[in-house]
Amino acid sequence: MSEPLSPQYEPGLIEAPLFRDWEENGYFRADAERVIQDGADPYVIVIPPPNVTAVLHMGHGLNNTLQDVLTRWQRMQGREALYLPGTDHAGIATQNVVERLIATEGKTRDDLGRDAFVDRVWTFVDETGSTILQQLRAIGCSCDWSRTRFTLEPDLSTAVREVFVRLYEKGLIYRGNYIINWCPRCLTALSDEEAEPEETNGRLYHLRYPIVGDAPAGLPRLPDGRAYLVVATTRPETMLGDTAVAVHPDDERYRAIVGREVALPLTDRTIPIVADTFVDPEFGTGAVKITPAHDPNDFEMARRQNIAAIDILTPDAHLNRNVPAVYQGLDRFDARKRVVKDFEAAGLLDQVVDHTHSVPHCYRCDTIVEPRLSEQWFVKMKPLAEPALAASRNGDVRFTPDRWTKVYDNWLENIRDWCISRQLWWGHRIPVWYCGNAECGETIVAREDPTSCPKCGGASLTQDPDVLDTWFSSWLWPFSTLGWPQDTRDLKAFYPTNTLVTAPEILFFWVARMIMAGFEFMGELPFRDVYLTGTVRDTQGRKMSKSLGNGIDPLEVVNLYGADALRYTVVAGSGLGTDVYMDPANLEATFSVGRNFANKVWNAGRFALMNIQSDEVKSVSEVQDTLELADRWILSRLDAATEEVTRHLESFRFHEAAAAGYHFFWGELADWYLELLKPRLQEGTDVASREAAEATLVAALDGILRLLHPVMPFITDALWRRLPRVQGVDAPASIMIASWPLSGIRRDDAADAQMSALMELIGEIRTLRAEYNVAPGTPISIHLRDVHHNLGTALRAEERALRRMARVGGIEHDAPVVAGAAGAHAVLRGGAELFIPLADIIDLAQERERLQKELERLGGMLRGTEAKLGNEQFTARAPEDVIEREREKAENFRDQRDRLSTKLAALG
RNA sequence: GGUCGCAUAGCUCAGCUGGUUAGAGCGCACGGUUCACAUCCGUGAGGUCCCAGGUUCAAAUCCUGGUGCGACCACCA
Repeated sequence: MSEPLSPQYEPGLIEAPLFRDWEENGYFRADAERVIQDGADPYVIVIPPPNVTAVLHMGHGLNNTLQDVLTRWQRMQGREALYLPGTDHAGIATQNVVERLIATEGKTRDDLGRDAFVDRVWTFVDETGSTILQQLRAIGCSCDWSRTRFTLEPDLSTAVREVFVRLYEKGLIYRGNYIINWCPRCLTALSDEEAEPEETNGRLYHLRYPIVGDAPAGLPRLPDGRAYLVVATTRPETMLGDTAVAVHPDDERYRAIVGREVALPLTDRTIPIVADTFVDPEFGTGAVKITPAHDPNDFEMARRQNIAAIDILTPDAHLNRNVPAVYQGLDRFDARKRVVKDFEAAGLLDQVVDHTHSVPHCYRCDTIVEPRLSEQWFVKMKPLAEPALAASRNGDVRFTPDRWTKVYDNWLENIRDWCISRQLWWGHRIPVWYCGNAECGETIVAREDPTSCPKCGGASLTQDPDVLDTWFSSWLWPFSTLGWPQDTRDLKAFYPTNTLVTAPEILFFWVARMIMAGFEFMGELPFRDVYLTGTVRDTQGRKMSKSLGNGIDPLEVVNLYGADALRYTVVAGSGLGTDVYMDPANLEATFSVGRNFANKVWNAGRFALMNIQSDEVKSVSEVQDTLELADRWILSRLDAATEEVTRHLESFRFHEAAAAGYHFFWGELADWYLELLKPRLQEGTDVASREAAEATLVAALDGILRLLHPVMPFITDALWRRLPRVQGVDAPASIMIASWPLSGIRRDDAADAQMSALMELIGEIRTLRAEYNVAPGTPISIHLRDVHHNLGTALRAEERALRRMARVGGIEHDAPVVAGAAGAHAVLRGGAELFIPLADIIDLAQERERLQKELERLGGMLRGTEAKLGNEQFTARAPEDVIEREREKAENFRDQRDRLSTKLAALG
């Protein structure tokens, strides 16, 4: 026997050694050759790579627990399971972190220069980059750590470069001047997805633009007699870049002045008044200032109308001749104040009203993003989107929950080109060079760094200074991590992967783009199933975040209650894609579900180990003939639990799978079977009964520990390893590599029915005792009448247990119940009556009424079913199994009716 | 404006194919500690399954409409 187990579960003592053992024995490693040569069935999950600088938060905790549950389950199903870990270099995020770091030394990135800065980031990443992966180990993730990847490592950079060149050669990457989202703090372009709209309270400034020359009557006039138009803007400073004013072509108010010009205040420019259907005559004054360089709609309109664009927001603004000297070099918000002040001074400020609107913010630093015209690199997305869209439409890729399918489709249907250049230093440098020879001006896009211009032979080449969007490496993750573009064994064995588990926030950023990349570069979907988790929120429903300070540190939870408690709690708390609520202020209450369950598992296991004397038990099949009712029942329930857990895992109903295991373990195994067993485990018990009990107990524990292992890997293995050996069975060293149980083998409906009857009897006795305030220790006697077969069998089989569990002294069968006798009385489900001679409170009439109602309802159901079966059309058309089910229903209803009638009759 | 989702116990949620008495955890009330576990055991209270119609022998479940809440996308001069 093993050393004594502590009465309270202490996860800290078992987790680290177990994890080390798993790792040292290579259980995490996946073998490509087993797939390729031996035909093993692969199961692959690639981790959504966390930012390399990240520390674990509950979102990761949820996400990676679910991935590990799937991986462990599939591994036990005998598949060659690969859970591939890694991190993302996270361009903006990481660069920001390091910039803040050097700021504490009073330096900027420009002080260091590009190379030194990038070196500095590498140092930082090397020092801290594996933190999050270490933390994933602490929550038990069974990743193949030997395959850990990083998006900026050489192999993955090769993949990125290959992809860039291929897309460029195919004409899907282009460089162009478009309005992009510019973060003035990060000083870089952002993709549309990286600019997050937020409701913001702002102001709408109404500005007067004087019309040049004579104006028709009816327009308002300035004191000097000039007519003017009023335009509204939330960003008055952009008026310096106005190149037109637009009105709706059908707007009567302005029809006469279309084609005329206005004098742009504060400048010496005049700009035309144009007509465009984009303008909403209902909004504001119906006249819109057009600033093509700083507004996407204006940009589009300017292209239609052939209007010039003036960029007033370049870092070189002070050189911009279009901006009057007083406004040059100002911050945009200072410029705004100045412009408004000057309008007011000139009598051109019409009014200012409060205005709530949503304004895009940088997803990394939350600064208000400025739309800005600039030259960037783009990927043409439409051709890439088509196969990705087809895949969801024909069901090749499946989203769970299903509602995300439409969200995904919708985005792909309206896809816009992807701005992939970033004005950062940390990332994959764009593999483009420009020939310095003014005569030549060649653009070179190459897999290998060029040394001279292939066109003119000139050696003066300059590489594009920008780097690529982080997601330009992550969209290749499912195959770049397996060695692409090399033709590797891993790629052959493990692509495509199977399941992707991630947060819905990155459906567009990442999931959709991975699917596109999979088709484009591998000719095949990267995965079939996408499971989108919910969001972890606090009790007020707020998303957990560092800035709100409402996060929960998973490692703290692991230290307090153990990884299994954490895992069980998040799994049980997350319905299909629903948000998970946790209270950061009360970890004890939040994680009590998992902690208490882990403790229960521990103690039930401990009980079993203490009570089984030998270190070897017989197999269940060997004691088949001496199994008692309770044994057959618990094995039947285990079989049912196995079926349930498996079925729920197959449909990503993690919470249901967890609940099924929990219910079996606590509600059936611990609450009933172990209690029923206690008399049989004592000294002096019949040897055959004891052997049957021990065999069954070990089998039941073995089964449920396997079912729980994917969710609670540590405690299940710790106990499983200590279980007595079963004669003639060779068990593997760890439950991790043990097989997943099969169901449909030990279902025993008779045992289920008999045990239910006994459980009901015990429940009724307890209820009556509680109702009549009989102290739990006081033995009682019971009278039973009309004991049906199931209960009779159960009583004969488990009478010792009944006496023990319900503190029953005498049992009188078929004792006459004297009318009006003092006592507690209950009618059991099967029609038997229970009488405890205690008091005289019983309402026969009420009970009769209830049963009568029940009988009527049942009659209705039975008539309906019989009518269906009697309907010729139904029986002619319905499939055989449907008809069979109807027949079973009818049968069942008739049985119930008969039983109810008997009950009613028994009440007199 | 477009698309989608949700509404069940005090709280957070299950409830899959319409069918026994609508469940769980937490919380609450009452009682219980020699003999695995007080991180425990037993019992109980607490539900117009958002509202109104419809289909059906039968609706929390399916359909229509309404109300309330939320998410995403677009727009927001």
